[in-house]
Amino acid sequence: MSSTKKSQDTEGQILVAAKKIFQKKGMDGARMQEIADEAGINKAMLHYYYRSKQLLFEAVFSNAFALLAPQLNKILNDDSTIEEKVKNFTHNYISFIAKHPYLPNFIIQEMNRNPKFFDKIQQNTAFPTLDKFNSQVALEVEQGILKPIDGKQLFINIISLNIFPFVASPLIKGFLRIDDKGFKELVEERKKAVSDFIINSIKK
Amino acid sequence: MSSTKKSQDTEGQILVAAKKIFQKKGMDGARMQEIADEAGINKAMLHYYYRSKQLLFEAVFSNAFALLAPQLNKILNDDSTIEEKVKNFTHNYISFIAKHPYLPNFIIQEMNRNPKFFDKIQQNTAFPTLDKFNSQVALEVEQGILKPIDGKQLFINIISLNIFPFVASPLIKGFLRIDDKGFKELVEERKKAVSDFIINSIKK
DNA sequence: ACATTTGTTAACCATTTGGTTTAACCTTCA
DNA sequence: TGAAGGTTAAACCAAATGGTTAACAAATGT
Repeated sequence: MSSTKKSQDTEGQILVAAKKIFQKKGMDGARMQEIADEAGINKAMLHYYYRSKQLLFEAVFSNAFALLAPQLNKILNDDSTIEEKVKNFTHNYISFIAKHPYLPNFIIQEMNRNPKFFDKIQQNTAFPTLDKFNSQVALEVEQGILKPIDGKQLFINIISLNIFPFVASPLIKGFLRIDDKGFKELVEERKKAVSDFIINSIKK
Repeated sequence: MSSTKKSQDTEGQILVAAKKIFQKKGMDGARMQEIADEAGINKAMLHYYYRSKQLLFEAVFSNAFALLAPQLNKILNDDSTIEEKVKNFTHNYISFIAKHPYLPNFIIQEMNRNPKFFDKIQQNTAFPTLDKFNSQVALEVEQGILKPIDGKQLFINIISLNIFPFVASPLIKGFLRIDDKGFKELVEERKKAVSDFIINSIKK
């Protein structure tokens, strides 16, 4: 009963294994054999299901990106106020990434390696835009709720403050001379610290 | 007259070429042959002067890191006020990186790939600490110059806001739908925007 | 029961890659 | 001038790597 079709299992196992290896080592650093070992199957299976390293990688990447996109959509396109958005996004995003620590670095690393591939993603995926967020910021500034600030810059600030510490975690651990446990605590504190920091800066 | 010893030239050319290739493609993506071609010399020369890919890479990495360290030292250890530090660092750092766009991503990428190697750097290099910055923040908070904030978190915020946009430039170009020129302008605006954003948040 | 498709493996292959060797080529200086 | 030692290139090598093949096993449909 527990076994669905064998094929389904294998294909899924490959994707899980590939995700793990690609996210840890990147496209160039990953080895097909290592992915096969991780999945506990023969290397030929990788090609049977995904044809090439490139296609397997793209499956993993799209998958990862699809996980991230909704998080961003929320801050860009839901109907709460900017202040609420900042609070929610900061809290949710940090919780989310704590569960997927390799994700941001993976996305950024591979995006830098091959910007053209990213262009492809951008067209295929329903890619979030800044339009609504921008006009919302402009409106709240006009209404005197926020101090004058450009929506684009605010958006960049928000994602910078939230994402960068994860991307640069080894650097931060180095500077602050903390270990994994200390880093976890730091990140936990940041859920409030980042939110306060941003609100302090923009709220009139 | 213009020619110093041939050897000096070659060794230097190799380092310049290796810097370019490694920073663009990372350790795993870079090929020794490609570096040799870039330097316009025979591949055997790379090994003659640097013995192995790993050692050549380490030379490039240390070199890059040594470029970045003084920038950070300034904000951590000079004698200006926090407000001045924020303003200066933001302005200087953005100008600096505009000239070395691959640098932050290179450092972060390779640091994630091999944290142990980073530990080595941390011991060899005179590695900046946060101690002075921390107590300075605490003092200015106590004096009522700054709103209450933790020095560590403030430090992370400052570097996040300054560095992240460069690390994630393809992502940002994607979201904002801008090209290289637009990105340059955006970064130019950020020299003031980031500084204002931080000061707004922490100044009482 | 049998044929056909689908899934899986071990062995194999061509190419790439980091690294080595060998021999030639300068430069220096006695 | 010619021996010595540093410098350079061409050819070479072994290992690793992405990908293929051919044969076999397991389902699946008739």
